[in-house]
Amino acid sequence: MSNQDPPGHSGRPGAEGAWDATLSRHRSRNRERIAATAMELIGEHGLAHVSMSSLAERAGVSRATLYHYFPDLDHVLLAWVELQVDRFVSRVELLAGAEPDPRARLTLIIAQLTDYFASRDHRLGLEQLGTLAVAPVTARAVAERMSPLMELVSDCLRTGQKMGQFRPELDPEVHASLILGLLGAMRPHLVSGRYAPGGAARAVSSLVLEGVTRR
Amino acid sequence: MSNQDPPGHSGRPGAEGAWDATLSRHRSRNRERIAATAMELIGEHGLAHVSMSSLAERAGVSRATLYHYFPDLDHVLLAWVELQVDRFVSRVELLAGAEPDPRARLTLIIAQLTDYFASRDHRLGLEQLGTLAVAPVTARAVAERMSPLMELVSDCLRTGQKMGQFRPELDPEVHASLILGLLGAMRPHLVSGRYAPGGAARAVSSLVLEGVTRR
DNA sequence: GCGCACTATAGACAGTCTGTATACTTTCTG
DNA sequence: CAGAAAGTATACAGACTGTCTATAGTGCGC
Repeated sequence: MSNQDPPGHSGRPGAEGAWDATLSRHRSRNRERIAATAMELIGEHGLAHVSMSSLAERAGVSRATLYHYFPDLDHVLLAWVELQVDRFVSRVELLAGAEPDPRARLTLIIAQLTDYFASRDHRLGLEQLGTLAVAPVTARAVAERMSPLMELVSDCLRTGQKMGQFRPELDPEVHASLILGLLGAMRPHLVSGRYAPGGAARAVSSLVLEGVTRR
Repeated sequence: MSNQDPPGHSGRPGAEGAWDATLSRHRSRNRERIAATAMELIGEHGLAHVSMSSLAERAGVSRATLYHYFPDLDHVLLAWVELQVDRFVSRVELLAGAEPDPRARLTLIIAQLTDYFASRDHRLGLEQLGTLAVAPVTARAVAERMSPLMELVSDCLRTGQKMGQFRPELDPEVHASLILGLLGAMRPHLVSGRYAPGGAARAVSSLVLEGVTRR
């Protein structure tokens, strides 16, 4: 899937055409920087109060340039989600790729996600974007970009089921989103410092593992 | 706590002064109708694409009148959350008030929340408002309005701990928000029809109860 | 029955934001 | 160096915001 949108702005978030030209390193770095700036702003003022204009100003780029990079604000979010998910998934795959035991794998994924949430205190959690803030088209597109992360978890659950460790009756997809929801709910407590990342990871892991384990 | 804002618009979401005049039945019904309309619109287009103007139009009210009721869109959401939480909490208290057993109480609350989410398919889940969509002040105010719901759950957990049924080491407040987060994550699956409310409630209950029960 | 306070509305205002377009300058690349 | 791509300035119509003033409708006590 294309990581970028053509400057011509192919259209709605869900279905951008592949842009076969290779983007310069500079351009893609700029895209990333702008997206990160957008998330900073959103964290400060809330999505509803962030404009393309203020983003252009904060990112130190002209408004015209901004529209060169993204057709609208929704696409900025989309790019950000895609970036974060890609990065996160490849990191976890690096760490947990060799781990055959589903329980250990799941624990590791949860620990990594907790770390992720805890380290980006003032930034935003991935999970908070698939919501009612943006247009439904965008929400669907966000969900789609999230799917590699979902699959990371649901695959793990499926393997556990096949190996007889996890309950056969649970739906791996549904449970995967429950686990991510759980982590999202934990985020405020991580950010506030009420829970240390380690403690949070343990709490979520134990909740999840006990709910998932075959008795 | 005041359910309304004075027409003079006292200021920021967090701290509106008490407005001691009694509001006419008509006025408070109108407020409610407008808030519900706002949520409809947000569900259709996403918060970022809903304006006071479009809300006025859809609600069949002039823009000036809208500004008479609410100082801005954030306050509309706030009013809606307060209404829903009040309604939900009093309903659960009616149903579960007499139930002394924490496990049964928790199960009932979860079932009620699942029903709530399932019945309002195209509307919005309560949980999706405490996010990055609105200004941080508003987000805090929303969290505050959510607290009766939170307390419903955390009280239940505390009682269970005192009675020795639930693990003493878990933090009731944190766990309460985890449970609500879990329910929020279940909502899309309820809406999509993938899970029947009963099944969802059972899935969440079992996940929660097993994670919570003292071994 | 009358006036008064409250409520609703209309219309206007300056200011901001959007998305688009055109045309100019800078920077990269072959 | 020439041509392409990226970035910029500027302008535009249309929409939205929040505020204001003035006007019309409503319910209530006296």
